[in-house]
Amino acid sequence: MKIDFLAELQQRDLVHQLSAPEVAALLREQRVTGYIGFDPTADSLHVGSLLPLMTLLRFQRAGHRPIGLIGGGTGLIGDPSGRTSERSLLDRERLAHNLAGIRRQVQRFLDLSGDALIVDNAEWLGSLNLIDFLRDIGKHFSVNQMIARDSVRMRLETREQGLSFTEFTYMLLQAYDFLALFDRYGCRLQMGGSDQWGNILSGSDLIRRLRGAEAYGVTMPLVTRADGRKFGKSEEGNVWLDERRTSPYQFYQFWINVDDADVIRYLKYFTFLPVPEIAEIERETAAAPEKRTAQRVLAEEVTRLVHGPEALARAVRATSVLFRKDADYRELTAQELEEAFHGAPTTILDRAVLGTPEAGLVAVLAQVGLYSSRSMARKDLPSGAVTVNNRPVRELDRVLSESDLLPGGFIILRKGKKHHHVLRVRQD
RNA sequence: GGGCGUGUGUCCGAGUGGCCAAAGGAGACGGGCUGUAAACCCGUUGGCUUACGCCUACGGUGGUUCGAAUCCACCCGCGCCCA
Repeated sequence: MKIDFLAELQQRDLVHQLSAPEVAALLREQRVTGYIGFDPTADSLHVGSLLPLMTLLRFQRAGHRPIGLIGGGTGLIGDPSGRTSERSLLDRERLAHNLAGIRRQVQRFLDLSGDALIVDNAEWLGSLNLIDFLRDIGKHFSVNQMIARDSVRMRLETREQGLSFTEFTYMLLQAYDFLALFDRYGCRLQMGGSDQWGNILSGSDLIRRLRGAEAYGVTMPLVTRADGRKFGKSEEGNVWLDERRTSPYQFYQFWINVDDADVIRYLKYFTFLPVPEIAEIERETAAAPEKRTAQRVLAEEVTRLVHGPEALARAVRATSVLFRKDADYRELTAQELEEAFHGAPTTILDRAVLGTPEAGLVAVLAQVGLYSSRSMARKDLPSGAVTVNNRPVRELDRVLSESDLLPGGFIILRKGKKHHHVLRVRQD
């Protein structure tokens, strides 16, 4: 093997649990087929799924054979793991849409030129016969064990939330997936987040009982934040990999804003930078935290991986303009403005409304969504929270006019430190 | 199917006839300090309004009442127990 996969994971603190110590030797000595499943709960993955995805990439880079499994079958059921309440079922149309989106993304990351695969578990779950399934598979599961599972017990113990039979069954389906992949592709390793531990073990147990063979599991730690908040959320909500949901600029900003206490860990998790290099960055950042070297490297690496070098360049350029305190936007050319604000939320404005009550700043702020209502905007204005073209405006009766236009017909609104909105005046 | 319980603002959660746009907390947003950090401090947090004020809100519908988040009826969701 080119690289010792497991050692690599361990160096990066990416191993949470290991089903059996002999996996280490197996992965060193043989080329192994392994899989990670992705649930189609939305039409895009978000940064939370980035860790499993990266792990699958590392697995491939280490010379092994990866399988990306997308849950077209299990997606119809819903995984209760790590959830405090019953899922609402996805309808089939929604699911098909989500599946296509997830498949497209996983495809982009994996190198499918060799024998790597992306498969949909609807292939085997879709045609399953209930009676056969209960006889062949269900017989090997003890309900006593199933209800002892953390994910199940939690739901049974909390008074308000129950667990439907449908979700209860989920673990059998995932176990069956592992078996199906073992039979079809000789898959002997399943990886996943730590919440998948139980599901993974169920699968390897099933393979042992039915095929008398060993199959293994490795889980990754849950990505946490030092301040206890949930990883992967920004003020706008989830941070997605799809640029239509989260622009490359916002994506870049998400990583730039990572807490000092988390950033080194994330470099290990989310980049391919060698560990010694990360250690070097750690030293630099500790010596001069205000430079935020670690955050910059992290944001660059991840944005390049997910959105490509051009999108990264745009995000970096936009950042350098937007966060330069003294920037006088009037000095920028139309081209520079265009570049800087590509990807920032934009609203088209009619030239005719400039100077009229319709172009009152309070009204515009609410209309473009920077504030949820006029009242909110009005309450914030006196504190100097809003800038027009990077100049603070405190007057409630301020009206946008021709004189606010920058080259190219732009007006740049900002709320607070980091919320920008571009007004583009239609030239006609 | 029967019995009991429960449903409040973004979330958690108090309120059990008027003093309730609804305590408290979390979150979020803004300001200060800073490094587009953390911690901390201050402010805001249903909508419209410069404001007096008006409107919309406590699962849904309908009722009782001068007046209902609060009482009644039915319905819906959820939970527990029984079957």
